[in-house]
Amino acid sequence: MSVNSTHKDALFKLQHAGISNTSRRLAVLSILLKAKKPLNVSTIRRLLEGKCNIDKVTVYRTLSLFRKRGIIREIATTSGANYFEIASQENSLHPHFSCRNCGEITCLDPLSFTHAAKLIFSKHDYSIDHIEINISGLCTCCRNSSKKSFYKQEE
Amino acid sequence: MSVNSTHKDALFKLQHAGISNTSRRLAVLSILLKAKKPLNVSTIRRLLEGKCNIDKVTVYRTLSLFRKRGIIREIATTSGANYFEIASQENSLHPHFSCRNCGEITCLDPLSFTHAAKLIFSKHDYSIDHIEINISGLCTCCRNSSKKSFYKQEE
DNA sequence: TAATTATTGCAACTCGGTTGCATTTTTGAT
DNA sequence: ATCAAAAATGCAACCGAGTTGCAATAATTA
Ligand SMILES: [Mn+2]
Ligand SMILES: [Mn+2]
Ligand SMILES: [Zn+2]
Ligand SMILES: [Zn+2]
Repeated sequence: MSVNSTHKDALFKLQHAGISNTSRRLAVLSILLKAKKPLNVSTIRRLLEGKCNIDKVTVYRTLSLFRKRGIIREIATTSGANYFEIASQENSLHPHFSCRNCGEITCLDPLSFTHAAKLIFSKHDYSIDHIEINISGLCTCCRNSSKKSFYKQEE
Repeated sequence: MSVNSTHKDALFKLQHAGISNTSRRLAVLSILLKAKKPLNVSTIRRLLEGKCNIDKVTVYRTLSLFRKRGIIREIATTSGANYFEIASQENSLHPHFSCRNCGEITCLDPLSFTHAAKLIFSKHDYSIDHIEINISGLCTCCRNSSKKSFYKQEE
């Protein structure tokens, strides 16, 4: 995919999500579109060096906005930093493999969820220590009471 | 389960894992054994208040040791703090639900992995935003080259 | 154009987690 | 019991991820 087509794709995505296309947002989104694997903020900033002057706060705010609008997915790790990847029909929900040694995160086949589980255990080249399934949303308690909101209110 | 039986259970677990049983380790392990859901470090420390003088560094080192010996599991979240729970045959690998509002983490049925997936989507009381499958271990690259180890060497 | 609103940068901060080092406790051999 | 070696703990200082308040700038809209 050429640089130009990535740029067009980013522009379209922003427009489609009703987000005004600023230089910073286009830059961040383009990085994620070109990425072959999930990226953390420090990596995003490194890839942005030279191309675009952008404060770290802006990167966080941009990613947060993208996530709320469903443009990107956030991936939890135990390493401290969260990772981000494009969320789209072409890049549907899939398992991730993260290496305990180098910390790199690889995307696994986006097969159907149940089908993926079987594959994870059989056909792979990784030595697996640990499998984690994290589901997030609203618990029944919090769904019923709109009052207490200790955590994240927005969305 | 009585306090005494929890204490005995903790003692047994330490002994079985070849970890010398100190007062701090027993205290931390007992907290996790009594817990009904995964706990983060700040919660563990709060539950420890009064019962046992323990530095935060010691809690982290203790949990790290437990994890390396397979006594506990570490659960990643996007919220910054990691969570910990007892890992045993009785408490086998299972999905987790984390509420976007209150941040609380609930353990879901430890059904077989593939079977669980179906249930997650159908029979539940949560409103689901996001499902995440994280698998960790060693990538092929890192398995073959024992040289470069940018991340976590130990285990 | 002028007023309004949205975006960005900067500084300062919070919080989770780590590291180095000195002190205390435990272990284990004599 | 005694003493030396090793392990566990606490303390302080630190690092990195992520957030908040606010002022400055850029983009919209009237
Ligand atoms: Mn992915
Ligand atoms: Mn659990
Ligand atoms: Zn690796
Ligand atoms: Zn909740």
